[in-house]
Amino acid sequence: MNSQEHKDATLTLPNESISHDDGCKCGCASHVEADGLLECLPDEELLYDLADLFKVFGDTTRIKILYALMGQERCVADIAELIGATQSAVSHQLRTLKQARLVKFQRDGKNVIYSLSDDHVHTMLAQGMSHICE
Amino acid sequence: MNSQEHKDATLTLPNESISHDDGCKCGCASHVEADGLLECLPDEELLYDLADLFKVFGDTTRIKILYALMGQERCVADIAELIGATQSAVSHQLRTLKQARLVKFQRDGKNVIYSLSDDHVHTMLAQGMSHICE
DNA sequence: TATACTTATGAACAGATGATCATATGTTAA
DNA sequence: TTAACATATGATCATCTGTTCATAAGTATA
Repeated sequence: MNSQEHKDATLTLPNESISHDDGCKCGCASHVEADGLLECLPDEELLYDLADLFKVFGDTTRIKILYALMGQERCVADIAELIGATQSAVSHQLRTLKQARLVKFQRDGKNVIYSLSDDHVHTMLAQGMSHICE
Repeated sequence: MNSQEHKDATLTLPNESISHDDGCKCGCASHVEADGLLECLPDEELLYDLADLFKVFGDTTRIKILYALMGQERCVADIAELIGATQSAVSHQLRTLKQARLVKFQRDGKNVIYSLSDDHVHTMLAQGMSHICE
């Protein structure tokens, strides 16, 4: 999930790697418009951030936590019991979810109460579900 | 991404692991409604499928491929050149995208032309972007 | 058929990931 | 302050993932 390393990525930017003015190796018809769309590709860093966001959703434990928090804020121990995971595992994953700004939290005495940070979570999960179930 | 192993997962179902009729260890107020929401949690296998779908979006190479195919079908070589990846890497990732039913393809002579399979891709990526950019 | 070209695939390897265990940090009450 | 409880975190480890390299498979043309 190393979002921090984005700037260190050595991946070549599409913009820099393309130079087929002298004719593309590929004979397919779509080639001609390549340069046109090229302008529309989001830049490298944004794509990394996007991938990182999806990575966060790409784990069952985290998905379960998000579902557990739908319409209901909960403390760590409750989440753990509800989804059948250890307190440690849940805490580790909550950290990831926090960093992705998908959950927020507030202290309540000894407990820390987590909740979904906004409606994006609902929408994202729903969109994913609809793809699976179609 | 081993979608195939879903059935082998040894994770306990939430339904089986919860049994706090005798009082929850946690003192937080949210606990009381736990059993209520429990009924609403999608079942284990569906959650695995959902996580797997998001995993597919959780890689920069695959995201780039999807963007490259937006509004424009392309052959493998073109995609590779456009996003600055090797033919092999692209082909491997296209396989993953195919399995997730995010892209479709058709042969055109020596070439294989790939395109997005439906509008879910647009919507998912847009939703992700909007979370990042908010 | 032989050759060139495009794509797909298997093996191997390095790096990333998630769970666990032990323990630290933070909070409340005695 | 001490004890008990709730959560966070660091280290370790097994597993998963994505790329690369070599090469197979499929297609068109000479």
